[in-house]
Amino acid sequence: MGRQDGTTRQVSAASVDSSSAPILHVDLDAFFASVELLDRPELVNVPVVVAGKSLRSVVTAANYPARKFGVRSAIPLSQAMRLCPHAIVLEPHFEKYRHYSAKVMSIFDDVTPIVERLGIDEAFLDVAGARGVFGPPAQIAELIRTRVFEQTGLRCSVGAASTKFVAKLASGRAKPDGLLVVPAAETLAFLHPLPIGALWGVGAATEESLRKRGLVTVGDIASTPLASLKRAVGEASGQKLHDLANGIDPRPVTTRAVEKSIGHEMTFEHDSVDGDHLNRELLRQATAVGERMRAGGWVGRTVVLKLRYSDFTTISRSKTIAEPTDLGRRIYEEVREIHSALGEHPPVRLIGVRMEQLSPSAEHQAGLWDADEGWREAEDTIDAVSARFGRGTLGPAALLKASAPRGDASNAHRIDY
DNA sequence: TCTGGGGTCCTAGGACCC
DNA sequence: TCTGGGGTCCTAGGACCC
Repeated sequence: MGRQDGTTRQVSAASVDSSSAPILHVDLDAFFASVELLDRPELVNVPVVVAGKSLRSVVTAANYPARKFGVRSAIPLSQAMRLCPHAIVLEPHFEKYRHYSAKVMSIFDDVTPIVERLGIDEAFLDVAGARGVFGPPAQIAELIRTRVFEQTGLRCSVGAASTKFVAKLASGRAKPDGLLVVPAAETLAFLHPLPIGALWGVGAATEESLRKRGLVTVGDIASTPLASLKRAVGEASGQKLHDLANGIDPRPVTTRAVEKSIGHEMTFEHDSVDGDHLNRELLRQATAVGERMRAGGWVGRTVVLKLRYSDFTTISRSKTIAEPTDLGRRIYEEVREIHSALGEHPPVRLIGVRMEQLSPSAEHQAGLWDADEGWREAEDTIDAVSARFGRGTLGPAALLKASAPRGDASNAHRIDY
């Protein structure tokens, strides 16, 4: 049907036997932009770009009219405006996106318990066990697409295949607003003509290195000996690429991946060499990280400082501490020490704090806290502080006030300061 | 008006242990 | 005494994804 561009993309649920394609990949179309347009229907046919206010921001999302001008996610806003000077720029509203995301994900949960979220606007569904109730996978896919639109006003695309990887490629091919079924027997015929960049894990760098070896299509990779592939891209990636190119992807749809790290980072409007300024930003981020860790019930052992200098070179310095912590104060002390050990350095464009080697905290095991509070508290801190004092301008006392936890006296030990 | 912010995974070298 | 080899942890950097 291809409601947005008039081409035929949708595969009729009746015309293809989808019984061998029980893994669905559902992807919301131009998600952030589409959510914004729910409130601005008059802009639906106008190029719209979602991006932050900063001069240094990049495109977070672009609707299809904007994409016709070559505007894509992740390109600098300045470049987007050169490509499409009359585009309307809207600021992102992440709270709203999370709200719609939750709504959509709950539609998935009604269909099958085996749902694997991928970021905010995508998910894999294993519907093998659902066919008794809802019919074959293609019919389930159409049911989902209908429900998502009726309950949210958003369009999504679905790929159905026998593996996660192929399902994801298929949803990409089905966009916008379509369904593509790739029965198991057609997997290789579907895969092999695709460019190598389509493979999961092949980005610009790997693509270039493989192209130099004369490899252009997925089929080329499939027929390359495993050993020479490994020599080209490394042991693990070589094996993975070879498998994917041959349609092999045994990864099951899993309901929940455990977090491995929690961090925040920020790019300054103007590069900074001011030590106090950098320290205040480190304190703000360390505090937010600590809040998220406590709310999620984690303690962490490795503190990472990330810096990007004005020439865009990026370094990281880490330290593993003996006693795992979830306290912003403690994280701040460590990251400050790491920073001062660096000595003099070029002006800083980006600064970030991350905690790694997470393990469940004792309090978490006692079952004290609500995991969903984490993001809200961290964002409250950043929003409140930024609103009152301006980004990166607060001192420790102001931060203490802004980040004091809500709640009762039993939470008193959570206060960092 | 060059390049966000949230992450994961892999590699490679050195320390250290057996 | 010119020199092994496996395993694990730590650190730094980079590719990649949404």
